[in-house]
Amino acid sequence: MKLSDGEWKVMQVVWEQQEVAARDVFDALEEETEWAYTTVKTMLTRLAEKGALAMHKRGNVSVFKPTISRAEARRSDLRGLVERAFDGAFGPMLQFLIEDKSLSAKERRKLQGLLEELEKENKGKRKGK
Amino acid sequence: MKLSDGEWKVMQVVWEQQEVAARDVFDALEEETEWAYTTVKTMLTRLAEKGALAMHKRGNVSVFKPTISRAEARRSDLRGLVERAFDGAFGPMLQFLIEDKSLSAKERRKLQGLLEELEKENKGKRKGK
DNA sequence: AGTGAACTGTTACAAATGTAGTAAGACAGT
DNA sequence: ACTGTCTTACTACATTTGTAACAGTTCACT
Repeated sequence: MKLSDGEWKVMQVVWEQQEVAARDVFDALEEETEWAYTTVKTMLTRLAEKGALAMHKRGNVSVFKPTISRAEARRSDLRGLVERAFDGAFGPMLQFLIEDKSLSAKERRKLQGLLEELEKENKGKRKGK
Repeated sequence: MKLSDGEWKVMQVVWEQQEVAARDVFDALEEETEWAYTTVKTMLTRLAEKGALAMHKRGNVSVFKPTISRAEARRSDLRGLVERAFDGAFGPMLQFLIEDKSLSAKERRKLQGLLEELEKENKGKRKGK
């Protein structure tokens, strides 16, 4: 599933609230964007057509729920990036991230911490098995 | 600079060869895509209009050179992803990368190695200073 | 029951993207 | 000089995305 920039904004709201009407999204994005109410409506309809949202009626109001998770969407966006920009492999991307110093020292430390944790977990699992 | 999927393909070739005519790109992408020669031509022209390529004539042949580096393009694509999908911060993205197990064990080890190296480098620098 | 606000479905239109055809000019081999 | 091949500039058309207006319908309140 490929989401455009605008669609991402809408989806972020939907994932927060899990169940939204156009009005909810409009309200949530009022600060961030200048969209007209009908623009939000259009986005929602398109996302439903695309299959990213499920729509049903509550009275005469359309209610939308996500059919894909944020994690899935993130995964596929990430995969897209890796494919178009990094020869399809995560390795080069990670390398780039690090070498390019896109990361602050803090982020690096955090990353390292996470990796270590994961490492431990895995050892645990292997033993238990 | 925002590049579309197709534009990325073209740019990858240009970065490889540093200096290309439409024919070169067409040849290089023949395996990967089904594009007509004129499609390649169009992409190149558009990329030049966009400012991602510089064009000049050698005889009656148009020759193109990159005006942005692959690293720059990667950075901005990465930044785009982080902004739309991860609240604008690298941290959450890294967290996701790891927790979500988008990475294989091998990739994780590699990442860890890279981080350690970087760590060492930095210590060295600090001492030297 | 009447009315204004909110909501819906439909339609619109421009820019970006994917994909390519065509006509005309340049050039290399005969 | 002629002809086939290559290249270019220009044009074309569908789809996706950004952005929204409009007209009809419904609902809540008086």
